[in-house]
Parts: sequence; C-alpha cells; structure tokens
Amino acid sequence: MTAKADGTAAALVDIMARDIQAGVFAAGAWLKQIDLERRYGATRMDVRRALDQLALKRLVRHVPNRGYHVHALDDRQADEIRELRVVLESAAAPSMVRNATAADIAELRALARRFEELILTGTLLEQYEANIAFHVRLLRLCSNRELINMALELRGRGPSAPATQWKTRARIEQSGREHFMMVDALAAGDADLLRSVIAAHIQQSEAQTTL
Amino acid sequence: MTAKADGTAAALVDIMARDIQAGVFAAGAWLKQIDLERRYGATRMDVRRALDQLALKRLVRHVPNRGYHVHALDDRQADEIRELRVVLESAAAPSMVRNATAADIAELRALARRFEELILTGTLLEQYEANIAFHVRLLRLCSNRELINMALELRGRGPSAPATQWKTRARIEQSGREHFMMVDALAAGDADLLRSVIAAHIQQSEAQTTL
DNA sequence: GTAAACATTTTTGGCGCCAATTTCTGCGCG
DNA sequence: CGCGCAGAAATTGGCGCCAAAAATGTTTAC
Repeated sequence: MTAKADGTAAALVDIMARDIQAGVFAAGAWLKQIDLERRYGATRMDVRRALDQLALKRLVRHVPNRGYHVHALDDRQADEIRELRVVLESAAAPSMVRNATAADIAELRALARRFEELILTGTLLEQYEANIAFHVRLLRLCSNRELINMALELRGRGPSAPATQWKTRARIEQSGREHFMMVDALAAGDADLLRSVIAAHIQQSEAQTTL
Repeated sequence: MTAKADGTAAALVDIMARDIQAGVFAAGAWLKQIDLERRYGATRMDVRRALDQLALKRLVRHVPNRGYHVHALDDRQADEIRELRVVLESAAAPSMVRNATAADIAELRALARRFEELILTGTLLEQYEANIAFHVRLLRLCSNRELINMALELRGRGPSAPATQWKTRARIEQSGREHFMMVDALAAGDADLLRSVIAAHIQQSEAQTTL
C-alpha cells in the first residue's frame, strides 16, 4: 500500500491518477487531504505534492482555500484530447512500421488475442488493462520516446474511464478486430493503413480523420 | 520581483522555466535552494514546489539527497522534441487556416514585421521574445486548446535557448522570411503550404518533413 | 609529496504545529 | 415556518525547526 522510500511522491501520483481515471472519486468531488492520507497511507506532504502534480496534469483543479476537486472534462476537451491522440499516434505509425521486428509482431498478436478472449470471459477492468497493454506495447515500437511519453500522458488524461469507453458490445468487438488490423498492417509494412486504422480506433468511428 | 499572492508558485515555475531556457543557469548546474530563494525572493517551500513541477516538465532532474540540477537534453532528445513540434504544429495548420480572420492576419503580419525589424536593431533577447510572440499568436488561431497547450509546453522544453537557436545571420533572416510565408499561406487559405512552411521553420531546413 | 581518514560546514528533506479561511451546526428572530 | 446570523468544527496552507546526508576543508600517516 505505502510506496517505497524515494519514489513515494511519484508513485502516489500514478496511483491517484489511475484511481481518478477508474472513477473511484465522483466527478467534481472535493478531495480532502485527510481522506487521501488515510486512504493511501501517505503523509500530508506527499498528498499535497501529488495533488499539485495532478493539478499540473489537469486531472484535478485547485481552488485557493477550498482545496482540490477532480476536474471533469467537458465534451469539448474530450474531443480535443481525442483529436490530439489521433495526431500523435498516427504520426507514430511510420516509425512503428520501420522498427517492428517479427518478435514484436508476434507479441502484439498475442496481446490482441488476449484482449479478444477477455471480451468474453474477463471483467471490465481486465479488458481495460489488456487494452492498455496492447496499446503501450504498440506505442513502444515508435523510436521517438518523447512522443511515446506524450501519447501515454494524453491517454491518461482522456475520457478512457471504462464506464464511458465501450458503450456497446458491438463497439468493443470492433475494437478487438481493429487490434488485429493494426498488427496486420504492421506485418504488411503498410504505414498508411496502420495510420488510418489507429485514427479510426481512437475516434471509434469507421471514417478516417480529415483534420 | 516577488510574485503575487496566490499565483506565487505557478508564477515562479514560469519565471524559473524562462530563466533556464534563457541559459541563466549553466547546463547541468546544481540548483541550490538557498540561492533560488534569495534570487527570486521566494520562500523555501515555493522553491521546492517549483522545482518539483519543473522536474515533472523534465526541465530539471532530481537526485535524492543531492538536489536538483538543470537537465541538459542530449541531441537525441532535442531531435525528438523538434520532430514532435513538427507533428503538432503542422497538424494545427488546417485549423489555423479555417479560423484566421482578416484582423488575425493583420496582427500576425505586424508581429512578423516587428521580428524582421529587430533582426537589425534589437538585442538577442528582444528577437527571441518577438519570435515567441509571433508563434504564440499563430498557435492561438488553432481551435484545439489542448494542442495549443501541448505545443507551447513543448516549445518551452525544446532547445530554443537563444544561444543555440539562430546560428548564423542567414538563418535568422530566413526565419524572418518564413514568418511572412506563413502569414501569406494563411491569407491564401492554403493549409498544405502553411503546413510545409511550419515544418521547415521548426526543423530549420528547406526540405519538408517526411515522417 | 601524496593520499587517505577525519572533522566541519553546508544543504537537503521531512515532520509538526498553528494561523487563516471556509463550512457546518444550532440558535434566535421576523 | 423560513431566513439570517453567530459560534464551532474542520480543513487548508504556510512557516520554521531539526535530523540525515553530502560536500568541503584539514590534518595526519606513510
């Protein structure tokens, strides 16, 4: 529960970010420092640091003398973040195609299969994590580490809470198919195809972006 | 010198970021908290908060029990950040073209002219600030605010210190011309042209990106 | 003369307390 | 019965002090 010696603050930021994403706190709820330090078994100072960094990431908002509350992003921001993810992750496509080895492709296919299985047998959280695992593995093929970091950070900020992500069963199955389409595009070395599949996957639509 | 009541910490982060960019501190130098609190007239706690946030922005690096030192990015990171800026800012081009009014274009042309004048008459710092002013004004045409924020943050992290930015007089004059080329592309409503000028401008090369 | 060990000084980082502000609760008044 | 007000409780946020760790300077032994 309590994190290690030095990485305490950084680890707490990650854990809290995950919890906010997962909807542990109600949207717009006030985060009382006392509750947080009990919940995470952290010191007051660590909680404050974590809240400050989360405010910088726009996951929470700070109001002087009132405290921090989880920042529920409106539709506009959600759209803008999705659009940004399309820009970044499709820009990464050519680099991914360039660097993907046979072993990478095999691993990705396994992860795609795992996600597909969990559609039937897994819990929502397992599906969520399997999806993350696939996308992180895919992103790491890109040689631009700064782009990887930005894309991951953006994914953390976006409306990816399981509750809102896959609305229908048809949609989650479509996502599963798209994972295989990405792997196939990689195997075929078709960067343009990969790009458009990624774009459609993020936007959860059939059409490709026209930004 | 000392910042306002509430925004103290946030303002200090901005000021310190600017100073690091401007090369006030030597690359890799250790930032002693005592020096910082005297230099900026801030409390110890504000300095610590600012350093933490700067570490999150990767402008400084933290070593436990040693302190914070300015993070000199290597060539690889510099290239990756430049590449990311190309991706983001050229992705913004169509939106810029869509939203630019006649008034916007006039303002931008004035800013471009100001930069051109300062090439001859201004100091390096003035040139730097005029350049920033032009680019911020241009970016703000984009309707995607998240993209704007990311691009600005990235610009702050990149190797934009005046010392390394414009190596030759020919290059700074070329930058000045490119500013006008961007304004012209905006006025003509040519998003593709704007995109390639922006890409070339960031990469400081004549060729357009092939990412 | 050099290098290692020791002592001093500087710096970081954590812990706790207390003041300022806000919110909640209960009471009185119209 | 509702509204407003005052006191109390709770929460945030700032300030300072002190211990642990590192860097520096000094002494001593070889």
